[in-house]
Amino acid sequence: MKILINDSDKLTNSLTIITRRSKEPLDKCKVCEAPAIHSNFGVICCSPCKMFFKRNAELQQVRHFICGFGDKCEVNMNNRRICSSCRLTKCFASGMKIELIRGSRSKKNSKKRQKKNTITKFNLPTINDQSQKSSTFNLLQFDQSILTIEQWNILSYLFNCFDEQKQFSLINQFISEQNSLPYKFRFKCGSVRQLISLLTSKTQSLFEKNHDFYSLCTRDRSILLHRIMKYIAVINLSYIVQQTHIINYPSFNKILENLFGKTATLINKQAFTLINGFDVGFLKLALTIICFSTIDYVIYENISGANFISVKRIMEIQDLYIELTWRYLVYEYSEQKAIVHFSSFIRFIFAVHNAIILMQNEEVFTSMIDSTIEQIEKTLPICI
Amino acid sequence: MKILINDSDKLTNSLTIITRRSKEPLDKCKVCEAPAIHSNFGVICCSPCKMFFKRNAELQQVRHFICGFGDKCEVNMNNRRICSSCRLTKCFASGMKIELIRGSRSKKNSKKRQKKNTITKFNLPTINDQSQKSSTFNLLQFDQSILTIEQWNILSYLFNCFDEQKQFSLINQFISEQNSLPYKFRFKCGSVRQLISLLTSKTQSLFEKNHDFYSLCTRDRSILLHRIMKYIAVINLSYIVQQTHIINYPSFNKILENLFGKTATLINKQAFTLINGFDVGFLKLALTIICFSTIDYVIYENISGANFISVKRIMEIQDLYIELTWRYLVYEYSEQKAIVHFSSFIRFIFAVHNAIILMQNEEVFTSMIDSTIEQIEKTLPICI
DNA sequence: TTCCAGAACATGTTCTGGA
DNA sequence: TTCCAGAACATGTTCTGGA
Repeated sequence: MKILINDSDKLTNSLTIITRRSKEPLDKCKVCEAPAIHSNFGVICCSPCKMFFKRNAELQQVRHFICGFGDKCEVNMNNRRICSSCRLTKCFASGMKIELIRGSRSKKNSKKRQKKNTITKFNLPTINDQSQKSSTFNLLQFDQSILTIEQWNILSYLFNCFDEQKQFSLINQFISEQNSLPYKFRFKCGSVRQLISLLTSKTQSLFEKNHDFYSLCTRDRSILLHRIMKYIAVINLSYIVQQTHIINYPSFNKILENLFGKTATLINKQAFTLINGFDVGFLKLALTIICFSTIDYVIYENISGANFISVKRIMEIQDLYIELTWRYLVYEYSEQKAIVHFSSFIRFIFAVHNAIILMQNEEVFTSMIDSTIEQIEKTLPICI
Repeated sequence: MKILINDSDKLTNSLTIITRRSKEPLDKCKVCEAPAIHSNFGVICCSPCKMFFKRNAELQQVRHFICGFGDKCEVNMNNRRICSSCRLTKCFASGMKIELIRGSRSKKNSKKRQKKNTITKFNLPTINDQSQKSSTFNLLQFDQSILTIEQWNILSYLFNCFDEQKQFSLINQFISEQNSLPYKFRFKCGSVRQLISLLTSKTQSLFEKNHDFYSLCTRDRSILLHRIMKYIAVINLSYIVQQTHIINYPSFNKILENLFGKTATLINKQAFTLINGFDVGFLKLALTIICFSTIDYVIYENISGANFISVKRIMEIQDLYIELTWRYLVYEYSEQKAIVHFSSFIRFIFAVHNAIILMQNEEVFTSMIDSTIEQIEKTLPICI
């Protein structure tokens, strides 16, 4: 009887035996990279992903998963359950076929559906345009040491405070409505103005869902709102109209220029080139940082000169968010690139700042800001 | 606006904020050490363990989980779902209370149950006697690099080829039957012999469930069986009678001596002191290695001198198992102790070998071995 | 308001059976 | 015999509501 083995070909032996015995390693799941043996629904994948696809692929139209991280989640064995939206997308992308689900309605209806798709063609270049995407968004890789799990949790929670998807669909809806109108009735000033107000009101969730904002006293919240709402509104609007490409409609762009001033609109456009390559996660963090920013240079100001009751608390929160953002950037882009990006972010804020100075006399702008602030203050519970 | 922070009190800030926000780290689950917030069923534990306990605690009597690894599994966040038996045991051990499950029948029946327990007292010292246990059995810690996950899988699969629990309960059943008889009818030679045959036949699963044994050609399987069955039978029997303490019944011990010879029985007892501190996992591996052992010294042999068709294949399997066992020992006992244990194992085999030489003329022994071999050969499918 | 048992939902694993 | 869709079962997560 042999006692001990150390040479490497013994390992080969054991490996072949393993393979034979339990159909073990063979292949990787095309969705999450877990070990996989079989092909399921047309693609080699693990059985969790198989069942996930089976359970969700057909419901896609009905429950429509939404990604909270900009549709760029990496999907692997450890994080696959965190973002169902990206997981399902990857299932389809890897070639899994809904038709192979037994009793699949898609089998029968696939022809009907094709017809329906050919009708829906009034959309602009979509917001999922691949060329717009930044480098892979690795938010869900918990195994990186730059951020603790708790920090990832906060990040994820902050990302959920801002729902760009909702605004994207508002824009799409607006465009399809406009396209259904006779040509000369499209993109009228009033409807565009209404749309912009609606989009701006959607930034409310940045405050409403943010526990830290919530935790401030009423007075401090009010001062903050009055100082920063214009930044938030401008950045939000610029981001949404550029991501959805609605800005490329000449008539739409012209109305914007009329409403807010030609130069301001241009400056804003240029400002956005500074953070063009950034992902939506970074944008959300930038917005959140600005929510707790105490900048106060602009002349237009309802309660200018008012002092915060607890500026220390605001600074603490701001510090926390800046640290998170910084770590996030380092994590995502390597240290050097992170520095470049962060400084671009600072320059971006100054550029927006300049645009706001130009816009502060436009009634359309100020009244929109004021009404949004009023709305938010009404909604937030009073803090004693 | 501050840009970057590096000093450590900022981290403290963020930590307090985290705590406030999401009730995060606070405590550890007393069962699996995952982060935990609340107390559930009387013990601070995570919600998976809470639900696990809720779902299984009351069913304990009905479905009775069985541990395949000797009831010594460590339970942690990563392995908790592998062994339900040890997980549930740990739930109870950590203090989780079945009475706190709403609508728990145990609440109502707890008095009745206590009564029932006082009646069931005819058993011997139990097989779960703590003093018999070896050091903690860490089989389920996948994070150790000594064994790959594939190797752990094989280990676990090999462990399942031998069911000592079944034999333990056969012994317990036997003892309670004997205890219910009038004193002078207890532990008669015939019934003990029957029991021993039954126990020996239970070793069949070592071959029947082992794919590698299965994979050999019929002739090689037959030669192996004839050579090793006596070793397997003796080791199995010695292990079972000592673990269950039935060997401490003077009348039982005396019958054994009568059946197999006084010296052989004594040698066997002594042999077992060599591997006394070993866990059941090691014993299972030892048995498995012996199944593929080509030792052929004993005179009593039906087909002595026969040659294997593929001795190379047998050696390969043996190598694999020895490597596994070796790694397992290193993993469990540190390298130095592993060496001591492995050499004890070799000495143990030689001691058993000596006992077998003494027993080869005992008709009871040889006929039991022969009939077991015959039984196994009948059951195994023929290989071409 | 906080605690925590449980419901409802989501995900993962193992086994079966038809092609 | 092998492949693989699905059933049945097991486990994990999130939210609700009563004390």
